[in-house]
Amino acid sequence: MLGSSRVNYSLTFLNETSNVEDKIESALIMKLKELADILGLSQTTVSRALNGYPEVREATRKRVMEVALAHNYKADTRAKGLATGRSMAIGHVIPLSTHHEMVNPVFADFIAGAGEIYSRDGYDILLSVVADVDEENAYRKFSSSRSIDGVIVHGPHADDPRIALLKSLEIPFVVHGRAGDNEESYNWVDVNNRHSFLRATEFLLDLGHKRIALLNGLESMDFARRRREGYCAALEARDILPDQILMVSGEMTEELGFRNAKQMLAESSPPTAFLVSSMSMAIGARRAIDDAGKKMGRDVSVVIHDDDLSYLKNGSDIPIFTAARSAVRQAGRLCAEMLLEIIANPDPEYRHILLESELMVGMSTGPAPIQD
Amino acid sequence: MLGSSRVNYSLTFLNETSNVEDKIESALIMKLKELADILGLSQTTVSRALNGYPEVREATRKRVMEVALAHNYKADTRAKGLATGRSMAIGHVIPLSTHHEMVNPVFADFIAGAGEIYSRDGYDILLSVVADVDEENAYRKFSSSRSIDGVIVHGPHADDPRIALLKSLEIPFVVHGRAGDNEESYNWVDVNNRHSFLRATEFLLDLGHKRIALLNGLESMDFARRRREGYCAALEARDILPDQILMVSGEMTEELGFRNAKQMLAESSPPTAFLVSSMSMAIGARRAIDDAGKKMGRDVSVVIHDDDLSYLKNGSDIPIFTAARSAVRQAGRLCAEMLLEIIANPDPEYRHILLESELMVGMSTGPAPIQD
DNA sequence: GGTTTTTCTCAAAGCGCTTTGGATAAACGG
DNA sequence: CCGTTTATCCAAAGCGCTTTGAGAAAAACC
Repeated sequence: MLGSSRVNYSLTFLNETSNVEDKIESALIMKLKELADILGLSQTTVSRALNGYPEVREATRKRVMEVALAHNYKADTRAKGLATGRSMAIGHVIPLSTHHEMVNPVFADFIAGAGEIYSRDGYDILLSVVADVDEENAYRKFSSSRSIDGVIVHGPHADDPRIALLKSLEIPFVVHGRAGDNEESYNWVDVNNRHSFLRATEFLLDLGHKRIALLNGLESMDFARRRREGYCAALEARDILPDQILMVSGEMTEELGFRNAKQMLAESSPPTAFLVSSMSMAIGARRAIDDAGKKMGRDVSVVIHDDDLSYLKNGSDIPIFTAARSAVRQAGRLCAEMLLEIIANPDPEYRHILLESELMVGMSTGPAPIQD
Repeated sequence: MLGSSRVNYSLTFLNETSNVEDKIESALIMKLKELADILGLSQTTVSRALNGYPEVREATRKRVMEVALAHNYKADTRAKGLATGRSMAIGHVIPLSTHHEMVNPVFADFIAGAGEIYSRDGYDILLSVVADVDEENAYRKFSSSRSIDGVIVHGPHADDPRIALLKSLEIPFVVHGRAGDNEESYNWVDVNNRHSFLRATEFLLDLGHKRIALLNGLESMDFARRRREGYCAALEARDILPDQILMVSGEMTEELGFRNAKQMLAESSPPTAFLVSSMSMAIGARRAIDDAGKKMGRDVSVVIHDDDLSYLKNGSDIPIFTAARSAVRQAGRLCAEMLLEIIANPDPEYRHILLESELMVGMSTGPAPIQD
């Protein structure tokens, strides 16, 4: 049957009353009224049956459910949202930088984790891709167009203005990460980046390394700042003065990992170990180590932060890189759970989850080579 | 001012009529009626002014626009969607495999590209993350709940049932890739994978390589099947019989790239070149080559398909890997453009875009080593 | 049997927008 | 100066759903 004739068919039905079931069968999308007509019930009853209200007999509800399923009925989200005030969607904004071409690789896994939870509760994700300069506008639009029930804030930096904005807009939100110091006044899920890097640095120090380089993410990002703090704190605790030459921050790409590592290895007193903020950056660093004719794990040690991305797994058995691991997918799940919980049950208390990373010793680390 | 007092303020306004402007100022979300009241116009006129209808004087329109902006007015998407029948959102479904943990890494870049186009036209992305087994249901739900105006189909495999389904649901859709043979009967944007891999294989053959291995994606995927076809065709054109031992297909992870390359290199007659379907897989292959004590570009050549992912760039100047490049982000843009075009201007003709990859010679290829 | 409860069902009023069909005021022509 | 057009603006209906306030039917009570 052709699409167009099918549509006509459904229109025909609306003007007639006989032979209802047969005609309905072929309608492309069914409305509540049509379903009610088929069932010989009122719209109210059908709606109540479907939404689990107690005022309807179990037998009736069962029948309604079955017929609805058979006809593939589903309420129009817009109408439902309009009537209930909920839109059953969570907003995520991905800013596209105007300066560089980077798309956050962590995003896919995070969304996968969050999505698991959302779909369990019938929520969808409303994704808005905007130039970073008008990211705030995206939230304003979410708010004033009432298209979402809550949002997740990605990649916060120090004193991120989005937080104040979302508060003023009174949108439920959870931050993936933290934004500077005022961390009591909003909901967040974060990795203990400071502690994670402190411990990783100590691990390298314990292996005898003295010249430890830090290949970090952009320090405008809160997580990167915290990682550096942990790194510096560990060094200072052993009376080692952090060396600016061994600290670099930037986009966490393979390319930059390569370039920066290469440059450092060419110094007169090169590092014997690298602490690297991401897997892709570490792959670049490894390439630089190879290029310098050195062997990772023997001449140069590498410890990374591993987000446990599904397509860049850090080995299956023994980790390729010694790593502080914290699965971003799990963070996605936790953020989603927290947000849905807040939406379902708003109360004045702020929720926080601080995740500890897991140190996994792999093949990329070894004792510091003997100095000559 | 506290949030709660602000809400009260806005409620107060609704019951009074005096001093309208002052009070409106503090309402959290403004409705059309309120905006009309402020302006001293009817809702109709305001709506027309905002939506660019000609029946309103330019001066009036300008005034309406300004006041709307000042008060950050935006139409409720749900109400607007209900009234217009459009929902200004495009559906994307990401299936989460129940068998393995893989999240498609290409997805982030694709979305970024598509998002650029969407946001230009005021569209959002409605993302549904579902277990792959009920992916079809997700489309059904999109359709019957009328929450999207069109969808993009990701990662098609041979005779993908989603295509027939979407046709029957009469949802405008564009496929990123193709699904088997019936390619005239739907809209798609695809890379010429067959030709791309044929050419890449020829390139290696021209360098004197005879034992060329193929590390491919899952052959249930259409793109992987086409790549193998191109590879085999090139070999057969030079009277080389494709060797099953040198062909492997699977998830395109670093880990599998490593494992499969390692195994092949341990064969009695190992390959002198690899053709690899993705960057992450190639990174694994490279690791295997290093582990085998060989040098990429000298002992073993590698050619990859490069999606030009923003966080795994294939070098900036000279490519790390010799590659057939086709930016997935650009594919995202093209898919989005095509889809919006179809939605805006539905006609019976199907649209197709076949992209040719660009062969970029990098440092990973060289003449075949002399046999002994 | 009549009255009260309990159970089930319904009609109608919104939710916030667009859009149709008219009304009003301004401009025009004779 | 009056009828006619044209430029503006408006009231009200409708989009498909939820939900309130009530009514009918069935069951329970005295």
